[in-house]
Amino acid sequence: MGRPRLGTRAGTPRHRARRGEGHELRAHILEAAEHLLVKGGSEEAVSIRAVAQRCGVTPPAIYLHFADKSELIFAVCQARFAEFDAVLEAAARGASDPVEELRARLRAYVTYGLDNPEHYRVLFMTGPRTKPDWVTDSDLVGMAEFGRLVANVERIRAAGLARTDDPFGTAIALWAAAHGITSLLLSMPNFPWPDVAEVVDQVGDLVTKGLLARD
Amino acid sequence: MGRPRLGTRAGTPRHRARRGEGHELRAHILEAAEHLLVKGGSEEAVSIRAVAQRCGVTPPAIYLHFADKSELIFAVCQARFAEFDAVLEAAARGASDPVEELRARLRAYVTYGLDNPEHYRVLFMTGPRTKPDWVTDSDLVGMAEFGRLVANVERIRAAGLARTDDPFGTAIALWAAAHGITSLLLSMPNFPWPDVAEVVDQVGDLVTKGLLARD
DNA sequence: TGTACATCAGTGAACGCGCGTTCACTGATGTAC
DNA sequence: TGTACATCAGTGAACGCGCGTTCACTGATGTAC
Repeated sequence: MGRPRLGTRAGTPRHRARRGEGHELRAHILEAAEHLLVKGGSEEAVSIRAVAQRCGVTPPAIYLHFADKSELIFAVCQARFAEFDAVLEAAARGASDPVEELRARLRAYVTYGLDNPEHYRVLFMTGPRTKPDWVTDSDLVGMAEFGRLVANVERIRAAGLARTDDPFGTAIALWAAAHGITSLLLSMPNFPWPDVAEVVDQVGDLVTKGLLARD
Repeated sequence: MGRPRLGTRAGTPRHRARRGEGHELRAHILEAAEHLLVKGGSEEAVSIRAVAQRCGVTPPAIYLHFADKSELIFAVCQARFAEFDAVLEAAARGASDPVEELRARLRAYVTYGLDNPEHYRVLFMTGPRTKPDWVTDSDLVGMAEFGRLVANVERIRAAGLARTDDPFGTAIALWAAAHGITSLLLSMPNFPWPDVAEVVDQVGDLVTKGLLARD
């Protein structure tokens, strides 16, 4: 009953891993960090000590699998990026034409952000995070998904629906809109928002019209 | 030489305030908190102890002027909101027609954010911050400025330039675009951005075209 | 089949740190009589 | 004009906390001979 004494590991008894099975703990650590991130809602809520406790292990054991805290946090994010990418692709696949695809992408983007606010925050709303040297933002930023967005814009142009001479720049503007509404909804919960779906559609309308407009 | 010992107040000698002059320290505290926020780049960098040290005062003295830390942070933000509002209004006043006014507002918005990244972060990118009970997001969010944006949209409609039956919703979408590009530029410094001014213009083009489009 | 040994996956205790906040106090300043 | 006193603007020391990280170690597991 009550939380265990400080420095104690959690109740869940953990059997020491066999020789080649150290990676089981690694997976367990990631899972624990993930949980704390979601529950705590911020990178700061994930502490080495808390992660260790959830794993039923002492803090130094973490360092057998991650060089330091930032490497751990980053590993969690990387897993999430893959998921984010997959979710958006799944949504896009259901669309019948490239414009509809773009709107599906937008809706899925916002939905994902609102459903996973803490992850979205870590992925897109924290600063130039202290992160392992061996990684650049290009890996981090979900470039894969961004590339698909650019391709989507190009398809719309190819279909003769939009006059844009710069799909890359246009994709940035579309991303800005999607990110903008997502992050505002997350950061400003007390703003007198109308219905969320309606707000998202309105953003979608504005940028879609802008994209399709023949000047 | 070197930083003073822990718990010591800074070198700057401070004369105890006279009877009615306690508010001088209050102002000094705000100034110090402001400085730390800018230098540290995040709310967490502003600690009671650091503020006290910068003021040449002991930590408990802070509590003579602010009930707790969140009240201090909030007071800093409030001052900034006023400034933000003023800057955007100044930019808007120079415009010749309502569409140009909208674009001026957008440009000024992004510029302010990029020039004051830490403030922008605190104002618009942090979560439902622990803040004093006596304040709602409506005060915090720069509602004054948002109201002017709605009015701007209404002027555009009144001029017969845009068909929108919901200026409030449209203003939200415009805000999302402005916020989106601003915060992405701040959060993702390593993304291969093209020229910043160009990016901002592209966002401006997209939403303006969307707003003015006759379907 | 038995045994010495290297290795792996951890432990336990401690390091030094900064944090927000509280508490009992002090000493200068102004005020009432 | 003098003096007792309330008040104001602080001080100094401590509270208990959680943090990331390091260090010397242990004990089970597998392997070579």
